[in-house]
Amino acid sequence: MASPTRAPRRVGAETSKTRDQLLDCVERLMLDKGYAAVTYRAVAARADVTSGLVQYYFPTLDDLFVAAIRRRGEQNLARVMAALEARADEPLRVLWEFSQEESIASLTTEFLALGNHRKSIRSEIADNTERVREVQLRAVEAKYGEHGIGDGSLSTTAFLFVLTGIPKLIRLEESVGASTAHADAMEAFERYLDALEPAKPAAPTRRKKRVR
Amino acid sequence: MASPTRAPRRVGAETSKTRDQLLDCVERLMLDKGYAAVTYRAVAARADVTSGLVQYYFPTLDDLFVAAIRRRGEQNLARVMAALEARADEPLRVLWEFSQEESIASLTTEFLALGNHRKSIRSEIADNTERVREVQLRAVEAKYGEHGIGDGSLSTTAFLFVLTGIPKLIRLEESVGASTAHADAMEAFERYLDALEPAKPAAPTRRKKRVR
DNA sequence: GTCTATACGGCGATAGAC
DNA sequence: GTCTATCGCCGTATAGAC
Repeated sequence: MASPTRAPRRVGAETSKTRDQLLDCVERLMLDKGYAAVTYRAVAARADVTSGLVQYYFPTLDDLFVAAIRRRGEQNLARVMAALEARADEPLRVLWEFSQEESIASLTTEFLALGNHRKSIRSEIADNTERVREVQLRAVEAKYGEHGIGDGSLSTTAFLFVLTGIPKLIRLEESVGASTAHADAMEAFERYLDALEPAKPAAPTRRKKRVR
Repeated sequence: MASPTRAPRRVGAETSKTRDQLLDCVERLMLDKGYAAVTYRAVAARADVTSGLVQYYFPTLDDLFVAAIRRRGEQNLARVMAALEARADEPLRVLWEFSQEESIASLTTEFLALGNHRKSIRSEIADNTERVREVQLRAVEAKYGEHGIGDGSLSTTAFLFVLTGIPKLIRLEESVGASTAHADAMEAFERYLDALEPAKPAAPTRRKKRVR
């Protein structure tokens, strides 16, 4: 039998160039003014089309947000995979830097907040989060093996959670005006990374001061 | 000259019992369905009053949210100060447990997301964040002194940021459906805390309320 | 000081016209 | 494939009743 509540609704093709441009406008709107500013009318105004056209491609706002999350998520996944491959000798540093990138962190935070109470968006974010986590884990284990990082007090999984989570947390608080402890925390992590992944891989000097 | 556009607007007294009950409804609504569900009409329906009355006490939604944040913030500050005083020998454990409390973490997260793009709400959250941070810092330094915690790789400020931030981050991700790494991270921190602040001997700790 | 009634424009969403 | 008309809910403002 057919789905009972699903009414046939005409929707624009996913390959449409217009559709892609609309998603660009959505991202710009979110970065500029937050997800609350993303309305059909606002997107339409920025793209210089009618709001009806936006709704033609994205029947509900949830559809719009899910599409934006998916596009950006796949894009980020590809980028982080490429970076991890290009700098396979320092995966931690790659992930640390990646987690701090302005646009990525901001959009991630924005999507996180958005999914907080938009049920239909949760699974999309969760899927993406888990997928990224797996890629990160594989790259790090390729270098550090199963025995873990540092003194072994943290599992690799937990370590990655903290490593990528701290910048997210900092950005979240920054967006709200708090700043205490941020510089301290960043600096401490950088020192820790210096110890784990020295700047120059060609010089395996053990004279580097160890910060446990 | 007088303010040009500001007309005198009548607002309900802050001592009103009705006002306090409305804020209770706001908190319950936020916990149940998120801040997006907080509308004049929804609050009014839950409190069984007219939406106009809600507006009488809180002329704009921002006023409503700011009032809710302030009330809850002062309440939490008082509670954490009391707990830190009662268990001055284990401030880290107190803060760790406090950061995990369901209602506190959820509301904090909700307010954080709310302030993300509600300008008028930011300073309220930032103020509260900094105030709590200072209380935490004082309590921890009272026990651990200026030299810091553990091996000294993290400043006390940075350590507290991570200690209280990780539970927040976990809850944020949980609310979105992700769960990888959470148990690992929690367990690792608990073990670390065990080392820093060993569980009390079998002294009759009658003050601690057993949950479940 | 408390509270109600009413009105306005913007919003998401739907159905259907070009 | 594109766009309009329309609906009901929203925040907000105001005037006035108790």
